[in-house]
Amino acid sequence: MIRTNKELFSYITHLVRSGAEHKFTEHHFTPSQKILVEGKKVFSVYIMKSGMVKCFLTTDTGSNFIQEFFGEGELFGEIELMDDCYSYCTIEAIDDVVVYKIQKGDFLQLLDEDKKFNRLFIEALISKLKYKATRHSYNQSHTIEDKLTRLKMKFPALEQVISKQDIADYLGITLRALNRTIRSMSEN
Amino acid sequence: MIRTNKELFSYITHLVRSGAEHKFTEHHFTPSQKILVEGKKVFSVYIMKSGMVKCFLTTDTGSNFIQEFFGEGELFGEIELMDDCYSYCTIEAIDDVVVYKIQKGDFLQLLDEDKKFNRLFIEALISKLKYKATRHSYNQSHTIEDKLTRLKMKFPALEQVISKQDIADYLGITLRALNRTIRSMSEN
DNA sequence: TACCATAAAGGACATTTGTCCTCCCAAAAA
DNA sequence: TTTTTGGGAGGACAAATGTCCTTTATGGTA
Repeated sequence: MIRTNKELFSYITHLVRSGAEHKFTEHHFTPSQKILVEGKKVFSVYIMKSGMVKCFLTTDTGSNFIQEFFGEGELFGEIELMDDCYSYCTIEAIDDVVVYKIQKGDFLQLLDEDKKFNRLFIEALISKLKYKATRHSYNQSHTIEDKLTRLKMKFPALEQVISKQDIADYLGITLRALNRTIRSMSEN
Repeated sequence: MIRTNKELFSYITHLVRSGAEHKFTEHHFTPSQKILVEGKKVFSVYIMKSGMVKCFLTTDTGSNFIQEFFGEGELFGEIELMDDCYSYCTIEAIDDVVVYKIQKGDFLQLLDEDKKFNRLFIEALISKLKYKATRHSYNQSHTIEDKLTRLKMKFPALEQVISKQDIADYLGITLRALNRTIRSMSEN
């Protein structure tokens, strides 16, 4: 559930360290600070250096739906790269977060000039696509109990790190339903 | 709900017609024929020339979940391009279908050598990502009635073209629930 | 013709999930 | 100290959805 991208992370780190690439700037955020806000203009692409953020979007019914949690190496702002430049989601720091930031123009140039970077970017997109596809189908064909069990397997420290409300928002259910399920699971 | 990609379609058509590009071959399929099968090896990328296919995956609970319907210019097989080469979904023709097919190796080469193609491909991926993100969040925060209304707005001929079972599989609900909702909507 | 799939439709009932409201507790603020 | 705030937990009821089963119609086929 916490998405990372080691290969991209190594390559960006390499680019930054080699000094050949001054286009990346580093930025720090503290818990619950917003890095991108739904509906606001986006002019850059971001890559996670450290920490964890949640990527969510507020639906017209007022509830939040968490798309993904991002960790080391994961990138965001890329969807807003091509067409309009309004963010379709909000990115909020969960703990202390450091990100690399690169202007859209520079990003596109890098994409054109650096074949390896281009390939890594495409792989990142494909990885996200695959993840989203399986997640959506799993979510809509399994019970809350199944989803919770799966989540705990993939990420045992779940409840220590992420609030109950966030877990519920990630699973697309209400907090009440989450509590009910946790209780009934512990009774067996 | 029926995904297309005009820009990619024009460009592929252009590549094929110009004769410079012989890597694309054309293939025909009839209704309910399978073009890709979940779990089987995939060695090519496909681009829709005409007709409509459904892209679905069978969950471990036995139900089908329809990811998307593809029309003109949409591509598939790209997720299997990078990592393993086992198809994670099944692609099945709904009506008469014609696709362009290109070997993985040729596709990757084209991606490297043709900047315009590269950019169109990236845009196609981003467009799919955006679509999946909003669809999933919408699906999990709205009633069946809302989802149906939205679907009919986007695609009025819905029920004439796609079977009830497919519509239900697309919405991630049972056929019974779909019928119930249709009836209750027509009563008002 | 008779038979057999398959899609569509819906009744009856069980289960799941959401809504609304209350309570508890601990940490921070007044 | 008292008050406020936010996370956690759960009772009671309503609404949404799934499960199971039956019926009807239709097109293909033995």
